[in-house]
Amino acid sequence: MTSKRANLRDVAREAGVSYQTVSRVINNHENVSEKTRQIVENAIQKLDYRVNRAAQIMQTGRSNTIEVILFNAGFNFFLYEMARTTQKAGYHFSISAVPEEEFESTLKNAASRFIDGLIFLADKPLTYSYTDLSNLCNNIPFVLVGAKIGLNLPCVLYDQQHGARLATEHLINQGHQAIAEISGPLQNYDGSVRHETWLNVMHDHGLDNKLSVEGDYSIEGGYQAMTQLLRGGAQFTAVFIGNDSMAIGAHTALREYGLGVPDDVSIVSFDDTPEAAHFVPALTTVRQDFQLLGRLAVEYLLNLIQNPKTPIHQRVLQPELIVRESTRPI
Amino acid sequence: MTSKRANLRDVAREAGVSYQTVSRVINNHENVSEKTRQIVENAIQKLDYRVNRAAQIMQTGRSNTIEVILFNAGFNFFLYEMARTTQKAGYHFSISAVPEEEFESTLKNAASRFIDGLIFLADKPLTYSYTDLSNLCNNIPFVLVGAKIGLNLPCVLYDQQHGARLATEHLINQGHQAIAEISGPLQNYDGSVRHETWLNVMHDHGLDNKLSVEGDYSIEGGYQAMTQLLRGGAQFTAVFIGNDSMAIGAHTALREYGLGVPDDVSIVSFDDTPEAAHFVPALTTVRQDFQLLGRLAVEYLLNLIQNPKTPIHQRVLQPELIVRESTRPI
DNA sequence: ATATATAGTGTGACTTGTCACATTAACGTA
DNA sequence: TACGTTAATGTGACAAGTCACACTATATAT
Repeated sequence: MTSKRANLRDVAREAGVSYQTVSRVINNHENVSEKTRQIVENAIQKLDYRVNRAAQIMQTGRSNTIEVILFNAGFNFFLYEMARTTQKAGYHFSISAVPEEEFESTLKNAASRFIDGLIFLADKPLTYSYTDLSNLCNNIPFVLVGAKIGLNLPCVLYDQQHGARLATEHLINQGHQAIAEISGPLQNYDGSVRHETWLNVMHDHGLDNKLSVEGDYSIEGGYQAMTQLLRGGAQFTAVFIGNDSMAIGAHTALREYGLGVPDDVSIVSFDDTPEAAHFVPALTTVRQDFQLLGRLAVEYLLNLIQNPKTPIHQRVLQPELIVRESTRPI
Repeated sequence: MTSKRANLRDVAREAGVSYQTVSRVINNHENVSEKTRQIVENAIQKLDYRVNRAAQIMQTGRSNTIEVILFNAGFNFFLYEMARTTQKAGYHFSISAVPEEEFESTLKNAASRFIDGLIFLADKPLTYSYTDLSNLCNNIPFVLVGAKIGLNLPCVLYDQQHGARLATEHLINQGHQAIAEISGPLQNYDGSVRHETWLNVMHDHGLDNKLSVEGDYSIEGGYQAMTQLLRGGAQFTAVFIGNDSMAIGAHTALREYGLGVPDDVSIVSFDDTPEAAHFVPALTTVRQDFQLLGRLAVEYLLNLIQNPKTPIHQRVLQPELIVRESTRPI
């Protein structure tokens, strides 16, 4: 039914030139006369020719594809921006949603899938060194999103320490002393840094209550964590919360205990998701622009691919504290 | 530095068999003696051999890849589940985030990229017939997510009419008569169906106020739309809102006008996002399980790929109304 | 003993581009 | 006129698999 697709040779025959010339036209090579180029392009049109990507990849060893490796659903908000940025640059975008145990084999196979670059949206701190990771993925360039500062790995991230300091000091400046914490998963890059920073800042101000519960960044997790704090009879006037989702869940728990925000308890969190400003009360939160982060990750990766001399570095963005209604002076 | 990758022939040489036998082992063919299979597998291990996907694709004409075509960022919550489902089935997952004007060319090129199946997360109603679409993408199977019921296209979707009816009748049953609407984009599948249904149900109950503003499914859009309604001096006791995000934005606008939900105005919306239950007031909303929808889309597509005789059908899911605190009897 | 089936294995052709190099044409200059 | 130079084009080899088919053994049936 569908007549066979035309290939390079068919186009060449149609145009009365050699297949190499057609190849040159396709790849916008110089050294093709304008006249010939026209003829070839007409033939391409006529035969509705399209390059066979598999053959192209096989020959060049490049597929112009970058791949994002995901471990869970938490990073969805990155993807659209990343995909779009990638495609604007003429690359293809693919996703590998892998459970942790398949991480290494996914990397090892990347080369045979002709992936030109990798982005890791890993929430857990990777324990690999740069050379280990490079070896694992056969020297395909990669960029981490949201890694720990100071690792010798190419990555883009927000300075979590700065953000956590802003948030904690904001509470302290408002006179709060009994400041509890609902942390993100302490396994996570972000979660642990925020937690450590909270501890340190508190300590620096002579506050060492260390009242902390570990959450999982979900709404439900925030609800559970806050419930646990309240059940334990903990006394606090403010809570430092790992992200907006948990703040929303925690708020529900507080309400159930008859406590108002910010009247009885101030809360500060992270992310500034679109809901944060419209929540009641509007959340005081540390803003991070994930769209931007995704775009920067892709751009950095493309640089690494196209110019291997690009230095390995960390692109660190500074988050800002958005003060709204969920915090107030004691 | 990096010694050349081993290929089929290298493995064959190492194992002392023909390359065809190695190919059989790779593809889990029957008719390979257990002994030979062992020998070959050892050789594969030893040489760290991995199939060259480009060569494989070129030869078979299949890449075991499905591609999701996105038009905007609104569908992010689908992606993880889709990617995971795809990969569990042994397929690769790629994303094309294309502006509308590139839609057709993306489809046309799908075949030369050896895409085995396509999923359209199109929000706008596609005006193509089944044969048109099939032709556009060279008979690659495809599945739409969220199309209009009644179209002769393969798709998975929630019955928006049912959902909109539930929501509208819920308000009416509670005694509301002056029910305004903040619709989704009327260009959209979902937006228009919900809007039409709202009109119809209202009409069926002898209520024909037709007080409606079109929104864009964003929080900000909901805020704007509600502000517009209130500025216009419209009188209503309830609002039928196109999705939860707009409901959240609309709520802010109501507050600014000193109106409480549900005391002064009841609102009902769609989606039941994770925030909905924790919002204050908790949102009455029409629940749709997008994870499930994504999974079903992939499964259906894989069926179409693997068994071309799979009949074209529409998989229609029924949403349910979750009654919470944002609505109450008048 | 011969024919037939079948499990296991091997061979040649083919897929469709691109690379490196070879060739030709066109032009200016010694 | 002969030569070098450059632009434009062509040729052969190659990338790494899979398909269809051919070939061996061995086992079973006649």
